[in-house]
Amino acid sequence: MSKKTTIYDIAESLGISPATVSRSLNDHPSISEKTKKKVLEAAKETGYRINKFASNLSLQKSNTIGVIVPRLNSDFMSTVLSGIETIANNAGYNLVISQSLELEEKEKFNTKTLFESGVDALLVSLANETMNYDHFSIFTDRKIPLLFFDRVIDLPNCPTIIIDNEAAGYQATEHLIQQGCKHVIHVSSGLNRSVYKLRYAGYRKALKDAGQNFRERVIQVDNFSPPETKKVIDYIKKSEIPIDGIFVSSDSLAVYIIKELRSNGYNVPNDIKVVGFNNDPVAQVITPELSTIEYPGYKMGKLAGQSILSHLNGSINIETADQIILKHRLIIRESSQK
Amino acid sequence: MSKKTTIYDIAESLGISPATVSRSLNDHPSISEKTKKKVLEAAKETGYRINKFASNLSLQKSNTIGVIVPRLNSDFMSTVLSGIETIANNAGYNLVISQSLELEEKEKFNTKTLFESGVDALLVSLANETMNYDHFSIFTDRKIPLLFFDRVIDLPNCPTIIIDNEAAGYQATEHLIQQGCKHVIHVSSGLNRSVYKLRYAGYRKALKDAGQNFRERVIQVDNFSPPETKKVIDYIKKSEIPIDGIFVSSDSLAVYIIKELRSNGYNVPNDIKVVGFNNDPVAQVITPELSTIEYPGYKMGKLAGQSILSHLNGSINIETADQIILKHRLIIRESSQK
DNA sequence: GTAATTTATGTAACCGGTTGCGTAATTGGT
DNA sequence: ACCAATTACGCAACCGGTTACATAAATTAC
Repeated sequence: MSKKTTIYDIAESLGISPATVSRSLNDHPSISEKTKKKVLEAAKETGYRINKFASNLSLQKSNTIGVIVPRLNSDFMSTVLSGIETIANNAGYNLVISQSLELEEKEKFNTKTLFESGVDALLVSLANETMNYDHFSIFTDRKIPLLFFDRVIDLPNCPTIIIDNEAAGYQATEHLIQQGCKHVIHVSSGLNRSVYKLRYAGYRKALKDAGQNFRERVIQVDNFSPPETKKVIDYIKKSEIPIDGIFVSSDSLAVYIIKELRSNGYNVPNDIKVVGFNNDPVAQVITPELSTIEYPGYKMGKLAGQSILSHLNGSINIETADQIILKHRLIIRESSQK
Repeated sequence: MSKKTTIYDIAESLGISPATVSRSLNDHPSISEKTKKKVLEAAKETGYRINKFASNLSLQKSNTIGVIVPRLNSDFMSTVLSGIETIANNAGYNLVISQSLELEEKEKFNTKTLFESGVDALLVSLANETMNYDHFSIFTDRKIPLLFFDRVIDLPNCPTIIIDNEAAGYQATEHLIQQGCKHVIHVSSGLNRSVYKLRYAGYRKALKDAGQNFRERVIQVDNFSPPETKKVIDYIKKSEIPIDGIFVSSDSLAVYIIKELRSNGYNVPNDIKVVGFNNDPVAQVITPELSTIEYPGYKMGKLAGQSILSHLNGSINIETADQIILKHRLIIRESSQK
């Protein structure tokens, strides 16, 4: 395999034209079986490999799908990505994945980079920081399929895949109230993204329906990493009214909170009950096991992949913007049971 | 932005040649500042965007790095990927990520796909199943940089990034013995990959050095998912000699084992001490906290990215195969303390 | 046996940048 | 004012497939 062979090399060695070689390799109907066979053999012998650069240029498509996520290393997101990859891979598409790290600037940069690199479609879960969505217009203007999942925004002709976050927030809170909690607080990251805003809305609605709306209290953390736990614990310790329930918008933070509560002498669930979000694997291995909202990440990824593929195949009219809402489920475990 | 503008459009509108436009856009030294300015302005006004397909074809490079990992959705791997992405993104490279799902066939397929799509370099962490490595020759034959990390194989001119798995296995086992364990078993996935083989070797060596080599026993699990826990628990229950120490090659499995042990009435660490591997976040939130080997995944990812970039930039001679060994560290927590 | 079809292949333009080489234009030296 | 050295830019080939259209060859029709 010293130097690469091209369709021109094959054409010359077989005494036919490059066009015929190209058509043979693509199984074009107007080429005789005999010729196709000859070409295929020659291709195999010479170790011919298609030059995608040339093919992409000619066809103006790359068989590549771009993905922008806030971060790769979260249980939920890597599970979603795994689902997307599975679908894309089976369909022969490559996946270009990049992280925004929750920064609007980086999301903009990645959007532009992926556009220029010629992805056939883009899947996005928005950064927390992002307030302006103009950077996506290079995709929407040119009718390049653009889909949002989890952290979504409603743009014309862009499908979204979500769960009913408000209902989930409502159920989590309602459950805590039903378990006897009188002062449930909510721990969330910034409320810029609709996922968090809606969970918060659900939380408030549940309190209101229970006649506790004056007790609404949300603790905003910068992110779901361990150091943020302190803010929550401090609030609880200083609170004049005794906090007896916490609805956390993330399992990973919820488990740190539980751990910290316990080492501060609180009994979970007897003193304080906790419900998380996502149903990360960790929820089942900590003590006490964490009640949470099941969020079907793998399924979301597969659906995102399938949805975008059907747009690319034209089997769905690109103008038909659709919204897919996946089922969530409250999972009651030890951390919230009286 | 109706139709896309090309360098030909700009050339025509400015009355200059496409070559000059191209050179201006690339800040070529032999173009006057005046002309460059004109071109840049025209480019901005018309919303010109480079066509990477054409550029790639001409330059025979894609500014893209391929990655093949066993699976995306593991704490460790997604952390490594996060590190790779950070480096690649900062250097203006795209990352095409695919999963082998531990299958040799899929790894072969992905290798071929990534080759054909023209990645400038390939980073691989091998599938458990892979026994034959010929599929990588399309890369090595053409001197396309190929690097292995974590699950590596020694191929000519391919850098590898690893930790000293044998030493880590030794230390984990030695620690258990020092804590008084008399019958330490090892839980590992298939021993095909060197990471696992070496940890096992370290385990055996530690036993041998302690004069316990006749007690060596490894439990092989198919993967590190919860259902595999049963095999381990069953073994321990049925064992005639009382097992009092477990060295597990994965934190995620170790925590399930601990959980299952506890619900079977064993006290960890008093009855059985456990050491895991990786230092996943979960290790710090379970009860008891899990002793483990710290495996610097993010750093490994960054180094993999940097190493491959320096190969691409030619700052390292491609012929100089190198091996980077990262520092690991035994972290002693509750699960292994007497 | 000749015209009308059908089938198989070739021609050449196109996708949109990149770059070696040649040349015109500008600057400099004396 | 004349020749040399720079500097700035254009020409044209090239990267390697793809495909509309034209054409030659093989079949079928009558």
